[in-house]
Amino acid sequence: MNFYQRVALVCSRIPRGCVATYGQVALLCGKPKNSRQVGYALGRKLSGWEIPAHRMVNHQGYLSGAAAFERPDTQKKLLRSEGVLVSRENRVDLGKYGWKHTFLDALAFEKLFEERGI
DNA sequence: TAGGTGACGCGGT
DNA sequence: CACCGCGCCACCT
Repeated sequence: MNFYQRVALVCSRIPRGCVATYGQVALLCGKPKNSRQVGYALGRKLSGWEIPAHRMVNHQGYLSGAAAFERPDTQKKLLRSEGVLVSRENRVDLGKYGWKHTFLDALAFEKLFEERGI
Protein backbone atom coordinates (compact mmCIF):
# COMPACT_ATOMS: atom_id res chain seq x y z
CA MET A 1 0.00 0.00 0.00
CA ASN A 2 1.33 3.40 -0.99
CA PHE A 3 0.04 5.74 1.65
CA TYR A 4 1.17 8.92 -0.07
CA GLN A 5 -0.54 8.11 -3.33
CA ARG A 6 -3.67 7.31 -1.38
CA VAL A 7 -3.44 10.70 0.30
CA ALA A 8 -3.19 12.38 -3.06
CA LEU A 9 -6.20 10.49 -4.39
CA VAL A 10 -8.38 11.23 -1.38
CA CYS A 11 -7.44 14.90 -1.30
CA SER A 12 -8.21 15.25 -4.97
CA ARG A 13 -11.72 14.03 -4.20
CA ILE A 14 -12.48 16.54 -1.48
CA PRO A 15 -15.43 18.52 -2.89
CA ARG A 16 -14.91 22.13 -3.91
CA GLY A 17 -16.04 24.45 -1.14
CA CYS A 18 -15.31 21.86 1.56
CA VAL A 19 -12.40 21.24 3.90
CA ALA A 20 -11.16 17.98 5.42
CA THR A 21 -9.04 17.23 8.47
CA TYR A 22 -5.74 15.36 8.42
CA GLY A 23 -7.17 12.64 10.62
CA GLN A 24 -10.14 12.23 8.32
CA VAL A 25 -7.91 11.73 5.30
CA ALA A 26 -5.64 9.35 7.20
CA LEU A 27 -8.70 7.30 8.12
CA LEU A 28 -9.92 7.11 4.54
CA CYS A 29 -6.43 6.06 3.48
CA GLY A 30 -6.64 3.06 5.78
CA LYS A 31 -4.20 4.36 8.41
CA PRO A 32 -6.25 6.13 11.12
CA LYS A 33 -3.18 6.93 13.20
CA ASN A 34 -1.13 8.48 10.44
CA SER A 35 -2.54 11.99 10.42
CA ARG A 36 0.98 13.37 10.80
CA GLN A 37 2.09 11.58 7.67
CA VAL A 38 -0.71 13.27 5.74
CA GLY A 39 0.77 16.65 6.53
CA TYR A 40 4.20 15.31 5.75
CA ALA A 41 3.02 14.11 2.37
CA LEU A 42 1.59 17.49 1.44
CA GLY A 43 4.56 19.41 2.73
CA ARG A 44 7.11 17.37 0.84
CA LYS A 45 4.89 17.21 -2.24
CA LEU A 46 5.42 13.46 -2.38
CA SER A 47 3.17 11.13 -4.36
CA GLY A 48 4.06 12.49 -7.73
CA TRP A 49 1.16 14.73 -8.60
CA GLU A 50 -0.79 17.86 -7.81
CA ILE A 51 -2.86 17.98 -4.62
CA PRO A 52 -5.49 20.56 -3.57
CA ALA A 53 -3.67 21.02 -0.27
CA HIS A 54 -5.59 24.19 0.61
CA ARG A 55 -8.63 22.13 1.62
CA MET A 56 -6.74 20.61 4.55
CA VAL A 57 -7.21 21.97 8.07
CA ASN A 58 -6.56 20.52 11.51
CA HIS A 59 -9.25 18.95 13.66
CA GLN A 60 -10.16 22.34 15.12
CA GLY A 61 -10.67 23.96 11.78
CA TYR A 62 -7.47 25.99 11.82
CA LEU A 63 -5.44 26.46 8.66
CA SER A 64 -2.03 24.87 8.93
CA GLY A 65 -0.03 28.06 9.07
CA ALA A 66 2.88 26.15 7.68
CA ALA A 67 5.07 27.93 5.20
CA ALA A 68 4.26 25.51 2.44
CA PHE A 69 2.23 27.94 0.36
CA GLU A 70 3.48 30.74 -1.85
CA ARG A 71 2.43 33.41 0.60
CA PRO A 72 1.09 33.16 4.17
CA ASP A 73 -2.44 33.95 3.02
CA THR A 74 -2.49 31.79 -0.09
CA GLN A 75 -4.55 29.04 1.51
CA LYS A 76 -7.03 31.54 2.89
CA LYS A 77 -7.48 33.17 -0.49
CA LEU A 78 -7.98 29.87 -2.27
CA LEU A 79 -10.61 28.79 0.24
CA ARG A 80 -12.45 32.09 0.07
CA SER A 81 -12.41 31.88 -3.71
CA GLU A 82 -14.37 28.65 -3.29
CA GLY A 83 -16.87 30.30 -1.01
CA VAL A 84 -15.43 29.05 2.26
CA LEU A 85 -15.58 31.61 5.05
CA VAL A 86 -12.21 31.95 6.82
CA SER A 87 -12.07 33.94 10.05
CA ARG A 88 -9.43 36.50 10.92
CA GLU A 89 -7.81 33.83 13.10
CA ASN A 90 -7.43 31.58 10.09
CA ARG A 91 -10.19 29.28 11.14
CA VAL A 92 -13.10 27.73 9.28
CA ASP A 93 -16.40 26.38 10.60
CA LEU A 94 -16.07 22.61 10.32
CA GLY A 95 -19.77 22.17 11.00
CA LYS A 96 -20.53 24.26 7.94
CA TYR A 97 -17.69 23.43 5.55
CA GLY A 98 -16.28 20.18 6.92
CA TRP A 99 -16.44 17.36 4.42
CA LYS A 100 -18.94 14.83 5.72
CA HIS A 101 -17.83 11.66 4.03
CA THR A 102 -20.04 8.63 4.36
CA PHE A 103 -19.45 4.96 4.94
CA LEU A 104 -20.03 4.48 1.24
CA ASP A 105 -17.32 6.99 0.40
CA ALA A 106 -14.90 4.94 2.46
CA LEU A 107 -15.84 1.80 0.58
CA ALA A 108 -15.51 3.57 -2.75
CA PHE A 109 -11.99 4.65 -1.85
CA GLU A 110 -11.00 1.15 -0.84
CA LYS A 111 -12.15 -0.05 -4.20
CA LEU A 112 -10.26 2.70 -6.02
CA PHE A 113 -7.10 1.85 -4.11
CA GLU A 114 -7.41 -1.75 -5.09
CA GLU A 115 -8.07 -0.97 -8.73
CA ARG A 116 -5.02 1.22 -8.89
CA GLY A 117 -2.88 -1.05 -6.80
CA ILE A 118 -2.02 1.57 -4.23
C1' DT B 1 21.26 2.23 15.19
C1' DA B 2 19.30 5.75 18.19
C1' DG B 3 17.21 9.68 18.80
C1' DG B 4 14.83 14.04 17.12
C1' DT B 5 11.06 16.03 14.45
C1' DG B 6 6.44 17.41 12.93
C1' DA B 7 0.73 20.93 7.63
C1' DC B 8 -1.75 15.91 13.90
C1' DG B 9 -5.40 14.16 17.48
C1' DC B 10 -7.42 13.77 21.86
C1' DG B 11 -8.24 13.90 26.64
C1' DG B 12 -7.46 16.42 30.86
C1' DT B 13 -7.20 20.70 33.73
C1' DC C 1 -11.22 29.16 25.56
C1' DA C 2 -6.26 28.33 26.57
C1' DC C 3 -2.74 25.35 27.55
C1' DC C 4 -0.42 20.97 28.32
C1' DG C 5 1.03 16.33 27.83
C1' DC C 6 1.14 12.20 25.72
C1' DG C 7 0.35 8.94 21.91
C1' DC C 8 1.45 8.25 17.29
C1' DC C 9 4.71 6.89 13.22
C1' DA C 10 7.41 7.65 8.85
C1' DC C 11 11.49 10.36 7.91
C1' DC C 12 15.76 12.26 8.53
C1' DT C 13 20.07 13.03 10.62
